Amino acid sequence: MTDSSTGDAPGATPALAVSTVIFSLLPQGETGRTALHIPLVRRIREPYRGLWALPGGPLGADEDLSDAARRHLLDTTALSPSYLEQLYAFGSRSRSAAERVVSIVYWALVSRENAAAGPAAALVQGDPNVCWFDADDLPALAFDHRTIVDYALWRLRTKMEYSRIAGAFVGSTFTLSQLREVHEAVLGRDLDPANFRRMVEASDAVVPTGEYLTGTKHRPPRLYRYNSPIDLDPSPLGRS
Amino acid sequence: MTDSSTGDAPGATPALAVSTVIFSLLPQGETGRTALHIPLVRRIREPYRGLWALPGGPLGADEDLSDAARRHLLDTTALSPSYLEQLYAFGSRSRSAAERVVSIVYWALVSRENAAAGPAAALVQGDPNVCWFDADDLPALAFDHRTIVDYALWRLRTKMEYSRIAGAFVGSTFTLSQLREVHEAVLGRDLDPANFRRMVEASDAVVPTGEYLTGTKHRPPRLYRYNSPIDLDPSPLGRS
DNA sequence: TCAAAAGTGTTCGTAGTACACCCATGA
DNA sequence: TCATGGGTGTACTACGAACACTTTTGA
Repeated sequence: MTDSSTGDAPGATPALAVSTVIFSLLPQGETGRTALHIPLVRRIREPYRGLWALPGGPLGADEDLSDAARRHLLDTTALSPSYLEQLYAFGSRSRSAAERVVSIVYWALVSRENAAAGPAAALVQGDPNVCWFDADDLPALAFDHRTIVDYALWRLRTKMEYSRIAGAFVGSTFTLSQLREVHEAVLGRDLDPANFRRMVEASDAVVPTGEYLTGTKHRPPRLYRYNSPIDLDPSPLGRS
Repeated sequence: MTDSSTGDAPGATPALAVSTVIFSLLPQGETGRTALHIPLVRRIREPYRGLWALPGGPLGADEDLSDAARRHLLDTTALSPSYLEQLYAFGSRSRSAAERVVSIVYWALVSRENAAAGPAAALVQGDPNVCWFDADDLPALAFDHRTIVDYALWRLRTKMEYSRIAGAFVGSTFTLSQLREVHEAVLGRDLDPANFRRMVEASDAVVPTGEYLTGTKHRPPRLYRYNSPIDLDPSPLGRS
């Protein structure tokens, strides 16, 4: 997986790898509340054999960076991301005692719809070396992956406050309560429903579909959709 | 410099380079107003021979990423940065028609003090292949370096609004007018002196030294200093 | 009729903006 | 004394937080 040990000539250019921090909202084991989860893979080789690590691997010679991230994501979770963004390039000499590896790390969001409906659960449960963990209750990680995950978490929570990435977790239509629950699960605190509604409506990011969600045991809430698709690859190239 | 063409085996791991977008405030040629400037180096090899490019080069086998950026900065400008931050890793296959290169790009700020006092001006004027350009009036650049510079500019201007990086451009003590002029030069618009003063004082980032700047032909302004040094390397590792 | 969530209205404190005005110095 | 920037005061606006209140459904 990431940071695999292959031969290295002295003075050679450092090896290049791409890893991804994948986020999805899943019901927490004990409380049942939805919480942020991250899939990790168990290392089957030294160093750090037996420890959990981020999914990733070497960059293909004819592969764009984000494509490599997408490929590892598909291999690990059998899912396509609703959002994918570069996080940081980690290249300190001290991050691995073995071979020198520069890891370009991405972070990805996977929607509830995909995570629930797709073959991900089966695939993951069938493979004892892949497992989803509560982002706030992680096991010991290999290399500097704990630092990386913490940084990705900080980035996700920070960006949630000013961008529309929450939409990457919900389906094509959704109620404002569902959207608010996404924010609450990610930020880890409750939000005022009234103020959240006004904040979202004022942003003009969302429009009512005219439909209502039925089957609840209370007043049926309006369904909304985003008025423009979320930018799937917010790289600097698509900026100006 | 960056993206140099060395041999590549088919299917080999892509080459790794480190480049830096270096910013400094220098008086503009015509108007004399201080404006953002960037040093560029002229390519002496194909591809893009004769065009201007960002300073950079391959990553040393035993060198941290930021150290490589610092080294290229020193080679190009003979200066040490007052601020250095990773910008983005550019690795698209299409960015160079020749060899596949992944460039990890940093952006750096060089203070007025250093830029004026140091041997930079002489060094740069002595070498016809290194030149400072107005950031808003750049020549044609090699590779995707124009995209990279535009992104770095966007990042600098965005970060200027909520962080203390302006301090990287001024000396150890400074007047609030000097600090405001830094903001104005970077953002490209005038700011209200009264409101700027209150904004800075409210942030508690700055404390008066008790000294005054004399020699002006008006009321002598107070001198300030930052109450804590600017974080020189704001990498994710120093976050939590 | 009651519980529960949807949805609306109102108030308050803070932060940014515009701009009037006084202060201290050199010329 | 005047010009010039240093520095203070004040009113207006926008926006988020807190919270009371009405509405609409299922049970």
